[in-house]
Parts: sequence; structure tokens; C-alpha cells
Amino acid sequence: MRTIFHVDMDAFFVSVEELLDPSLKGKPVVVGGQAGERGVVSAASYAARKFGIHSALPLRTAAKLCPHAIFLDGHPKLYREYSHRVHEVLMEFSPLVEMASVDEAYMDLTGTERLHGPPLKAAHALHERMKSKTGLNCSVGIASSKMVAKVSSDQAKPNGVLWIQPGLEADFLAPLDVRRIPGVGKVTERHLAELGIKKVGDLARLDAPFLMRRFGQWGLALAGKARGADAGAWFDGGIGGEDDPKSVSHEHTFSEDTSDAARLDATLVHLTEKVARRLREYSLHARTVHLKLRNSAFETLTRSHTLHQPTQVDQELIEAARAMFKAAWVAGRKVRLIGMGVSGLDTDAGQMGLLDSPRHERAMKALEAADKLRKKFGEKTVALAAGMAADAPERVHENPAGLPGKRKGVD
DNA sequence: TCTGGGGTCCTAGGACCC
DNA sequence: TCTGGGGTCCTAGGACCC
Repeated sequence: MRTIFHVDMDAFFVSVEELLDPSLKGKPVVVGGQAGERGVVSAASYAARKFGIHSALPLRTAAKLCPHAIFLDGHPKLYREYSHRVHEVLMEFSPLVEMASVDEAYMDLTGTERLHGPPLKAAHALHERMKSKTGLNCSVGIASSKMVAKVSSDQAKPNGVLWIQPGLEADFLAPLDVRRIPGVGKVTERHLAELGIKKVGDLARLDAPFLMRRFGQWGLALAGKARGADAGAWFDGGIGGEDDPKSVSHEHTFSEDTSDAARLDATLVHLTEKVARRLREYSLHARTVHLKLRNSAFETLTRSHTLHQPTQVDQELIEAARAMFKAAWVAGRKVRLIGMGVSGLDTDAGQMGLLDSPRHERAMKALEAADKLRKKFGEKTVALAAGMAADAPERVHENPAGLPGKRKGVD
């Protein structure tokens, strides 16, 4: 029997902002952007939640619900820093830590009773240590599976601990809404409601073959989850280290829909350069290139193309992205969002011998030099001319090193 | 209400191969 | 000619998570 902790930071982004500016404490704070902007709430303080504000809510709606709320853009870099600190604290309790996102983690404390005492004592110590080392509150769910641990940390919020002892999983889950099960969203909730299933207990009473017929593989996983099992790829395997990313992407929603071809192209180039740069950071090569377009009606179109050879070179990715965009976009149509991404990622080691053309080598050397300059002088210093114009004035002015805006040595 | 950005996983049809 | 079956890759779309 395993002892799994799920540790979830309370109102993480907001709490970090409060450390930065303690005067925010107790006030309705919304992180994610300004009140009138296109976008959604990333995090809301508990005071803001009293007005019905929650994450994923459009900012404009949030502003209507609570006009006097404080709207913050947020500090993603700082959140990542704090996430590392959280990771370090957790590692003091067990080496088996898996960060599930920036603000939550699974930890395997099986067989650590002699070191940490019983689960509730360990959780108490963790709470104290977290507060003293990071200044942040967290909630801890403890159970014999990752799935139940996650659900129980949710029930423990804020700043609480909840231990579901082995054997009591189904009893704990039964009275909860099916929506509390990780993986059950709006759509599945609706499908289940059509069958009269509202609570996890209702779901647990259905047999697996029925759910399998009705929902396929997903139904089978659901049957397991309703009974407290780690089912489906979501929770497969133990608690391990971090994997290589399976895809890398960037996208941009325009503040107003645009049909300006030059602006769309410049944005696409800029997004692609960011993706290519991250591939080089991770030492990965991509086989498949993806394009994403969203129109004014919020309809999303995707296109993808698999290259003959994996690459991490800007020009090759830009070429593929541009070709897809050209084929997919009807000139004059307004675009709300444009995005590009890559998948089918191979490590550099897998590329040995494939990348020895002189042209490729020259390109790689130039890109590495550009990456170094960016690291030294800032993201916005070095870019292709097209990328420079991507998002208008704010980017073009910044040139702290007085470097030319155009990269030399490529093509 | 008017809907971000970065991800993961799943499905389904057609191509292609054995 | 009236036509199997399985495996894998590619592409498009969608649900879901934080």
C-alpha cells in the first residue's frame, strides 16, 4: 500500500504577488491581465472568489462582477522561481517528487514512518516547513493513489490536510460531484448527467462493461476512478522525475482580430523563432510542425506537416509554418489567434550523422551565436526583421545593447 | 460572460505495409 | 476483382488540466 501526498499551493500566483506587495493581503486580487483586456483569470484571491471570480473566467466578466478588484498582469518568471523553492522543500521529505505543474506536486512517502512519523504528522511538518521557507500556504491530500490524493487536497483547501485512509476511498468519493474527478470536465459531466449520473457514487454503481460501451476506453478509466483507482494514462506509473517535453508551442491572441497579412506573417515568424530557440535549449529536434488559427467566431483550425528530417533551425520551421499558413488562410479573413508548435521531438543524439550538410552547419552556428546574444542582452535584441514587427511598437524600441536589429550570417 | 497560453492524451479515418 | 486483418504513421479535431 502506497502513501501518496498531493501538495497543492493555495492561490499560488496571488500568494506570490502578496509576498511582493503585502498591502494586497485580504483584498480582491485577480492575476491574468487588466480589466478590459482579452484574456482570462489565471488566479483569484479568496476575497475575489467571494464575488464569483474564478480561474478561466474572462477578465471582462471578472471586472463586471467586482469592479474594484485589483487586476495584475502577473510575474511568470517569479512563479517559476517559487515553484523551484517549493520543489526543494518537498525534496527534503522525499526524493520521489513529481511536479505536476508549477503549483502542485505528488510525493511518495511510502515507508517513511520511521523518519517522518505517521502521515498527518509528516503533513503538519511539511506545512510548517513550506510556510517558513517560502512564505506560502499549501493544502495536502494523502491517500493510497495519486487520484484520490489529488481529490483530497482539493477538499482540504485552503491550508488544510486531508488523509483518506486505505479502504475508505470509495466512501470518500461517493458524495462528491463527478466533476471533482480529474479528467471529468464540462463535456463528460454533461454526458453523465444525461444518464442521471451526478455524484461519483452514482458512477461507481455502473458496471465497467456498460461504461466501456458508452464511452470507450475513457469509460473504462472512469469506472476505475469512481472506485478510487489510478486509471488511465493520467496517473499511470509511479512518481518519477521530469520527462522531456513531447511538444513545444507558442500562440498569440491579438487584442483585436486582424486580417493584416504582414502582421500575421510577422507574428508567425516571431512565434516560430521562440519555438526553435526552445528546441535548441532543450537540445531537441522536431519532426512535425503545427499551425493553429482561430477566427472571429472562435472556430479553431489546425494544420500539421511532418518534415523529411527533424530540425531545430528557424528557417526550416518558418518555411513549413508559412506554407501551411498560406494554404489555410483565406486572404482578408480576420484572425483572432495564430499559433505554431512542434512535436515528434528527438534528442540531439538521435540526430547524429543526419545533420552534417555544410548549409545546416552554418545555420546552426549562426543560431547558437544569436541565442547567446539573446541570453546576454535580452529576448528582444536579436530577431529576424519579420519577427521584429510582430507585435508592434513595444518590441522594436528595446535594443539595450545597440545591436543591429537584424541577424547576420544566416542565408 | 465572450472566451489566454502552454501542455497531455485520445479518437478516428486514410495511407501504407506485411 | 466485390475483396482480410493487424500495425503504424500521418493528420485534424477535441477534451481536459493548470
